[in-house]
Amino acid sequence: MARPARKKKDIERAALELFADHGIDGTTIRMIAERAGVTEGALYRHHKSKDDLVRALFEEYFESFGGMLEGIRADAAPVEDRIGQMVRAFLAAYDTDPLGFRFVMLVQHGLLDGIRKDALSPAKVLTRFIEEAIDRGEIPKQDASLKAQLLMGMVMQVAVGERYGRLKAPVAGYAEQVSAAAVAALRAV
Amino acid sequence: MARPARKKKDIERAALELFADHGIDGTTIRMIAERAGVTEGALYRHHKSKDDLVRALFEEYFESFGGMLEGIRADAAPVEDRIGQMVRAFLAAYDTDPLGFRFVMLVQHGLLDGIRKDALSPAKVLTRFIEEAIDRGEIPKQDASLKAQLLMGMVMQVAVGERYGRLKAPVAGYAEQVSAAAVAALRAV
Amino acid sequence: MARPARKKKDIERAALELFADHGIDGTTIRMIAERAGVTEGALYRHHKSKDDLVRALFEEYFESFGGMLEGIRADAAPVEDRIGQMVRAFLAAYDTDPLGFRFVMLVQHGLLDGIRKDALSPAKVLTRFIEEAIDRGEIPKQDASLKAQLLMGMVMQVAVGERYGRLKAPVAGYAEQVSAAAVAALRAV
Amino acid sequence: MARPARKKKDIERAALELFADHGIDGTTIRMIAERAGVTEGALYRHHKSKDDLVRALFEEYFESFGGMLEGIRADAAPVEDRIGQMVRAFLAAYDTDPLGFRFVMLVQHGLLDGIRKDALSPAKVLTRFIEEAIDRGEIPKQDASLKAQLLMGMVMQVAVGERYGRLKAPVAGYAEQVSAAAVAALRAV
DNA sequence: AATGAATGAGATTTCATTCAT
DNA sequence: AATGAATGAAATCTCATTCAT
Repeated sequence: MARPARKKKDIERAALELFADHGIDGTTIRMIAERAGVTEGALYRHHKSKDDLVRALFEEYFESFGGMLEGIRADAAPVEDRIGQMVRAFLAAYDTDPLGFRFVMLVQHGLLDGIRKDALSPAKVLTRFIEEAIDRGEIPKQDASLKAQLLMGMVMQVAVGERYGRLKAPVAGYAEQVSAAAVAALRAV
Repeated sequence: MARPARKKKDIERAALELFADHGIDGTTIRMIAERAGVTEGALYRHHKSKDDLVRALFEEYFESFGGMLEGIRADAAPVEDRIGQMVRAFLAAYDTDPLGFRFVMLVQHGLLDGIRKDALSPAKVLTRFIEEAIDRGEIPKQDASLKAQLLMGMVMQVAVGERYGRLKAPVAGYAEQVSAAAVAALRAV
Repeated sequence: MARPARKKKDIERAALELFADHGIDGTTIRMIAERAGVTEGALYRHHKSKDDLVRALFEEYFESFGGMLEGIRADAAPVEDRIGQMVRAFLAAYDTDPLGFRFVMLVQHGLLDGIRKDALSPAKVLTRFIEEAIDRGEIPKQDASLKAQLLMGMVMQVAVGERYGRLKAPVAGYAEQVSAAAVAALRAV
Repeated sequence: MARPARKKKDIERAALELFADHGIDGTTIRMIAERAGVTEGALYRHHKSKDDLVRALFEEYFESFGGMLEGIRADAAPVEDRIGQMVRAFLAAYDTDPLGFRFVMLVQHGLLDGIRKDALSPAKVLTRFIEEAIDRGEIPKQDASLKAQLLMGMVMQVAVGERYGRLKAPVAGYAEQVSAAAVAALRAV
């Protein structure tokens, strides 16, 4: 092996942070390179283009969120518990890596087109989770898609609220209240 | 003064649609001019710069949403009713002008800096609304900010769900269910 | 109309000259802009890309050569005369605009792929011309394609010879000798 | 010294092919390395720079063509025979290694600057050959340079014609006709 | 008011070459 | 000898803005 690719991770991390903060179009290759401590050309050894870099990052994080939820969905515990688990997992993910989280969440608006159809998307996992709970009679038999969106919306907005200074980090502190609200909301529909 | 700047509206409408679809950085002056049926130079007759155009649009739409909510907040009806009104108003606004709605909602991530501090933001109105309901003992005395975010999150995500084909327009059709879920959620926390 | 596109011709002329001298890959946008007395961006108002500029120039010149030959081919004069006319026309074209001529001739190696199938190529016109002369019994009935190539080769190489200092401009001075050689060659095959 | 730089040949062959197809500026080090099955760095073990590689290839092929012709020129046979020999030699060379042939022929446009002045160039050999034939009274006493160019042009264009699908390989099949045409042409001037 | 050519600054990308491994 | 990551310079292209018409 030649010089090991020590900077690849640095580049991707720098890109992630900048994308989360300034958006994709608002982030230049130069900004990424500077923050990663490399020259602009270095980026192109690892990714064919800026677009390619974005896609790679997105898929990596997107699927990791989906996978996290899928693990909980497949569990045997009662719905209430699993809703609580999901909420906690989401919020903990945000506390651990707010930039990664925000990158995926903010950036998805306008990127889902290029994503593989079979990707394990959070929305897909959540919808399936709700459907199964309905089948088992654990929550009222009503529009599963809507419920999935409501659940998603509540958790996501906590992250957004933190970002704009309306809620306080660590957001894991809101987990119990959000879980309770979510369970109540899903039962009420 | 026979032709009272009809082009100005065309330009702003074109800009709004493109911003909602491609983001601000992803929209070029040329794109706007093309869609509006004018040339690039014409745009500068009506707005000093691209930034200026963005700000104008944002304030107009942002305040109009805030104002709408404020009207409902100031009303005398019981909370449940007013929550229902707000939900209906939000969803109807989305059905009426999805692009305008999305422009404000999506674009706010990263634009609030330039906005006047006293702007009537939806989040601010919602928080005040919740605080008052708590004061009157209509909902449990608990973190008003969190509740405002939860309410916001539920409604917003319905719009996002429609946009990505997971829910069906017109979203006003979901108003009753969302209202019920919201009331339950706010009571549960 | 706004500012008239005074520089378009300058840009194309500059490009043509530079391409002929340095090849396409050897010519940069900056070189073209500099010689044309504009900034680099100006080029992109008139042509979508460097490739596009090349193609436009090529088609324009390529077809004009083809058209010139076609006019002679369609004439009623005896072959010898028309061969002479073609040779003179070719060589005069070189003397008039050596760069345009060389651009087409040198550059065609590797560009014909992108050219419209119905383009009036010199080779096509020449082949048809030879075929008709064979049909009329003016030259021996033998491979018309080969003859077209031989004719082409003799004339072209005169231009190449001038370019590398082995023949003297104006090359029109060689017209009679080349014509005589060409007639003899075509009769001999 | 078991492995005597087999890679060097691979690299040069790959370079030759790519240069012939895409031109020198159109060929990147990476392309060469890839086709040769080595990495970019390896190339610099064998050649100091891209320019160096080009020069090496060009001189090797250029001189070998020149040498081939020189052998025929120095022969004692009558002109007609030797013209026939040259034509056959040229065409056979093309059939044997079209890429090498094209590399030299196409690439020479714009590369002759760096070539040693005493190089045995095909054009030089041909001109001397014609001059001697004139001296001996074998062909009319007229511009030897022009005749050399005409001869060259006829043969070269056969190669070009094959390359663009207007003539059929192996081009050696055209040798007799081309020779006859060449002799006739040279006598006619 | 409007046009759209042209500018100028900066963005993305390419690529010959170097160098740590 | 060989690798391929990284550099640095330069190439292509983009785009908000200005300005002659």
